[in-house]
Formats: sequence, C-alpha cells, structure tokens
Amino acid sequence: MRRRDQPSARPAVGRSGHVTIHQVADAAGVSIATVSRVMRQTETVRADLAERVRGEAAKLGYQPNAAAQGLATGVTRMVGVVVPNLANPYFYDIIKAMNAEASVDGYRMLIADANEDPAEELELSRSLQRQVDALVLVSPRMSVDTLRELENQARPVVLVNKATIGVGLSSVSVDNHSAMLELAGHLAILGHTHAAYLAGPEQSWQQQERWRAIAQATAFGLRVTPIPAGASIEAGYAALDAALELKPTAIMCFNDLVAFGALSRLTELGVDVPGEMSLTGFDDIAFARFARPPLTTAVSPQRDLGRLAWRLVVQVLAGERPAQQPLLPIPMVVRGSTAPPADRRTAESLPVGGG
Amino acid sequence: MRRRDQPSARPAVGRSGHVTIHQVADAAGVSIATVSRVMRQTETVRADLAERVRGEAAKLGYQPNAAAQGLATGVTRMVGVVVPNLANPYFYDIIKAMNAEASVDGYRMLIADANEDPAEELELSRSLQRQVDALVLVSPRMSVDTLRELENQARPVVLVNKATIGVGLSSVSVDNHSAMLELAGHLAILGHTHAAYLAGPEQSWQQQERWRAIAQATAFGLRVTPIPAGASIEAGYAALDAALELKPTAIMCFNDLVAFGALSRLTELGVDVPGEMSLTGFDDIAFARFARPPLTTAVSPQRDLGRLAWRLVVQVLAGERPAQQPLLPIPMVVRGSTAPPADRRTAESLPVGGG
DNA sequence: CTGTTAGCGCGTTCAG
DNA sequence: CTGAACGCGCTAACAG
Repeated sequence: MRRRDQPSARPAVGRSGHVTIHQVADAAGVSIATVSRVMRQTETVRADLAERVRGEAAKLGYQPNAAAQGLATGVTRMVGVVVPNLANPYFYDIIKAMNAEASVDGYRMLIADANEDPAEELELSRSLQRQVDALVLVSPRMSVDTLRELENQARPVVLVNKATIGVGLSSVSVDNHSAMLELAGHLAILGHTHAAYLAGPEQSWQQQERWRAIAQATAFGLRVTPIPAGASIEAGYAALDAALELKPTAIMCFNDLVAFGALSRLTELGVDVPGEMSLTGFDDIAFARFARPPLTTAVSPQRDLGRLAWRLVVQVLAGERPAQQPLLPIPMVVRGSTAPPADRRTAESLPVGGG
Repeated sequence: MRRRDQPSARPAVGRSGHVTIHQVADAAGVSIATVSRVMRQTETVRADLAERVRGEAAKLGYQPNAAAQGLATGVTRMVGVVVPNLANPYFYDIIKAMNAEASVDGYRMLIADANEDPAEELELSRSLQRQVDALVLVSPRMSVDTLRELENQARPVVLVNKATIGVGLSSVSVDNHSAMLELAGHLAILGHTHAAYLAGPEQSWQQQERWRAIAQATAFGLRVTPIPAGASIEAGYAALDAALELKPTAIMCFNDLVAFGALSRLTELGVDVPGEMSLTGFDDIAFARFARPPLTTAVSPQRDLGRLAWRLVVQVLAGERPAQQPLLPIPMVVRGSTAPPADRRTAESLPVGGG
C-alpha cells in the first residue's frame, strides 16, 4: 500500500495512541519546532503564537514523549536505584526522601531489587546504567573492585552507605562506627562487661563498620561475642537462643529489625528487658520507638541520606565532582531497653544468673 | 561543517558515551539490521555471522539503548507503579513480589509515591502513563470517576486492592469484607459486645470495605464504635486514648500498623492485652507475628497480590481482557492478642469461648 | 539470509 | 522570530 500524498494527512494520534508534537503543530498552524520551543520554554516565541500553541496542547492533552526526548537530548530524566532488599523498611525511608526531591526536579526513579546478592547487584547496575542518567546504589554489597568497574562507565554512580576509600565515586554515608562505639560505651558505663552481638550480612559495609566498633569496645571493658544473624526480624528471632547460651547481660543488634526479633523472642521466653537483659538496636526505624520497651538505638538519618544522595546526583549530573562527603553523625538515643546488669543493681537483693 | 564522506568514519562511541549498534555493525562487518536481528534473536541469521556479531558486541560491551528501542517499537518494557505511601510496609511485599515477576519478563518498575493524596495520584498516573507500557495502581485513593478517566487512556491500567464496580479496569483485590467480618465474629464468640474501631484513611477502599463489615457485626451482637485514626503506627498510638474513653473490651484496628501503635500505648498505660483488652489488626505484616502479644489479624496475601497483579499486566499487554478476578480470600489467624472479656472470664472461671 | 531505508517523536542547528 | 531538515539509536518492512 502506497502512502498518501496529502501534506497534512496525519492521523489524529500516533501509533502509541498518544498525541504527538505534530498534531499540536498542525492544530496551531505552526511548525513542530515552534511547539518544541514553547514546550521547553527555552527560546523566545511570539506571545500570541505561544498562547495558541499552549492552548492546543492543553486541548489535545499533549505531553512530550519521554523516550523521544531522551533519544534526542541524551537525557532520560530517570535515576536508577538499586537496593539490597525491597522488603526492608530502612531502604524505603531513604527511597521515599530521595524520590520526593527527585520528583521536584522532574526525575523518576527506576527501582531494582538485588535480593542481597552482589552478583545480581552488579548485573542490575550495568544494565540500568544505560537506561538512566545516573545510578544510586544503596548499601551495596558488591566488592570495591566491582564498584571500580562501575566507576568507569558512562553514567555517574552515587553511593549511599558505602564509604570506601580508593573508589572515586561520590557517596553519602552515616558514621556507623562512632554510633556503635557510643552504644557500646553506653552499655559499658551501665556496668555491662559481656555482651552478644547479633551480626548483620557479612558483605554489608555497615556490618563491617559496626562490628569494627564493637570489637574496639574491649578497650573500655566490654567484651562482645558475635553471633551470625542477618538483617531481618526473623534473623534476630532465630539467632537469639544462641546468643543466650553465651550468658551475656546485654545483646547488641545489627539493626532495629534484628533487635525487634530478639526482643520478641526474649519476651516469649519470659526474659525481662531491660531487667535481666539489655538490648540495643540501630537505625531508629519507626517501630523502635513504639516497641515495648522502646529500643535504645542509634538514630540513622535516613531522610537526610535520601536528600543528600539526590543532591549528589544533581551535582554529578551538572558535571561537578563533589568533595567526599563527611560521614553523617548518628546520635544515640537511650530508651527503655537498656539498664544496668542485674548483678550490679541487685547485688544485695536478688542475684539473678550471677557470674 | 560538512559531513565526511568516508563510509565507516564513525566515532568509537556515541554522544552518550555508549556503544551503539553502528559500532558493532562496523566491527563485525555487517549491517545494523543484522546486528539488530542477532540481538533480538527474532529472525534467523547465518551461524558464523551471528557468532561474529555476538563476539564484537560482547567485546565492545554493547547493549541496546532502551529509549531508542522504545521509540522504534512503542514498547518501553517499563511498568509504572503508584502507591499511596512508600513508607507503609504493607506495600513492600506487594512491590517486591511484583518486581520479581516483572524482572523475569524483562520489565522494570517506575515507582511513584502519591503521599496519600488523591490529586497527586491522578497527576502521577497521567504523566506516568505515557512513559510506560502499563500502570499499576496499588490501593488507589482516587475516586471512581477519576479511575474511569484513566481507563480511557492509551496505556492499560491494573488495579490492586480497589475492586470497584462500574469501572472496566482489571483488578486484583483481597476480600476485606469477609475477613473483617470474621474478625468481628471471633470477638463476638469470645463474648465481646462492645468494641472500638480505629479507622483508616477515609478514601481508602479497604477502609470502606472493612468498616462495612464491622458495621454489620451488630447482627451477631457486637457493637463497634469508630474512631478516626489513619494507617500508621503513630495514628494508632495517638487514637488509642480516645478509644479507651468508650470503655470497650476490644479494639479493632484498620491494619497491623495501627494495631501496633495501639498496643504500644496500651502497654505503656499498663493495660494488659489480652487480659483487659483484646486487640485485632489486619494484613499480617511481619511485625504482627513478632509483636508481644502476637496480633490476631487477617492474613492478607501480599505476595500473591503482587504476583497476580503482574499476571494481569501481562495479559492486558497481550491484548486480553482478563475476566474480573474473584476477591482473594484472607484467612484470619488467631494469636495472643484476643481473649474473652474480663467479666466473662471471671464470671465462670475460665471456659473459653462458651456458647 | 542480508542490506537499505523509512520512520518512531523530538530537539536543534541553520537558513530565511 | 520561524520553519525545514537532520539526527538521536533502533526496529521493521522491503528489496535483493
């Protein structure tokens, strides 16, 4: 079948069913270039023409096709976001804050779930990189070498919660080390001398930093034994019994989720918190404040993280090379889940599990 | 500046910094059509040629530009997902499950957060619709009229948890009504005659369905008074005191988050659950099982919802018009947060659930 | 089986 | 200030 020859024999809508720039141009009696100029408000167009174009565009419900714009300009207005686990509330707070900022700048988020698998993380990052303007890796589990590979790709990468030296990527992170040290110090001051630590995922930078701090706590008299757990409620619940066998007077947890699971099991076993066992979390997710007893934890500023991450993206996109961000401080908040160990408090009344 | 005439005078990489189909074609000594064919494995290409192309593609690290593919085919391989609030864990499992299925089919998720605002929901849906192949609205708060508007757009829309009649959109939802009726029945059988209900967001279909069920509970002797609350832990915590003034023997909650907040406040006030007050949630998020006491609630199958939602998307994309889905059943799970009211138990010592 | 070419919808020189 | 024409990277006829 031969194409028709009539100059303006254009279908009312394009193949995809959307109104295109051509229909608007025809309706307004101008060229597509003028429509483009009006829409992007980048160049000056005679007032009445502009008004007419705007009118027709509104009437037809025209909105530019993002893919075509992306092709033409090389800018997709999308950021890729890779998280280790789409079921963890901690990441959602970051995502939510980042998304709020990004959408103000007209950006969309393409979200990918790596399922705690470093290999999948890499694969997702690679394929996402050519679909977006920038990539944000939240708490990536991948190795530094792998990160370095991503660094050399065309699209910029921003890191959240992985402050590694030797990699030139911009990043925002929280000061896990100081915060965990502070929590350990808090327990030491209360009089605890032996605690268990329900550890997080091994590849996690946060886990490494937190454990590094805990290991140093021996310096002020707190000996801490690690127990592999994970990053979820279930992990904390499951690992608690093993921790109890160590007969500690306190249990420190990788994060609030783990602490919540541990608390659940402790309550179930009839172990009084903080009477017989002190408990600390990390992150201060919403549940921490409402747990009973409320959790002593470290207030990781997820929303600031999200906001700052977006700011970094903007800077990197603008061609700037942001200075290495300082680590965000994490204030400790002491709530009801920690207290002096039983023997310290009740040395003269009721010695429970005395050492 | 005039274009050069040398046939293969092509830059090593395109403007965006990526390798394009042209470089691969040049390197392999074939046309771009052939490269396209071997990449899409849609047509048959001579084995040795295909091998050569694959080799060069791999060597150059070529991957097709998604925007260009989208433009050419009209298929973006992206779904838009709009949720009322990215901070609500209820949505996590749905999103995660849906994403898992979608990525198997080579699809990406573009996530948008409507912040519980129906107007924003509409705006996001509209703009997202021309950027994706299909749109999934999770628990939308928008009105039926608004939905009908979306229905007439070019891109298909799938609804999760909004089974409205009169709208031709495909949807998967859970049977909120039966489940809440079952919870109310459970309380009635235990002997409760007056309960408070911490209600969810008004525009929420789930809230409407759940309340409809609760209102019917008078039929079996349970009178329930609603108290406006919301969908978050904070809302439940804040609304509890007002509920207590009604002197009920049980408190039903819009969802587990609200119940968790209420439980938190109850524990704080020294009210024994379930001894002095029974409490029910809804959804069975992970926290419900690990709360102390664990929550009696309704097990909303988020993962099935996510999976089924994706299946619907696939069908709709294939041009099918899926039959209206039946409502997914929500089994009730009785855990430690509900018991007979105090007066009933002390009256006849302890025959539980007496007729 | 392979190459040529015409769009997909839009941004952007470059003449007028 | 405006319009014609080219190209972004790719797919899909259509010839060969």
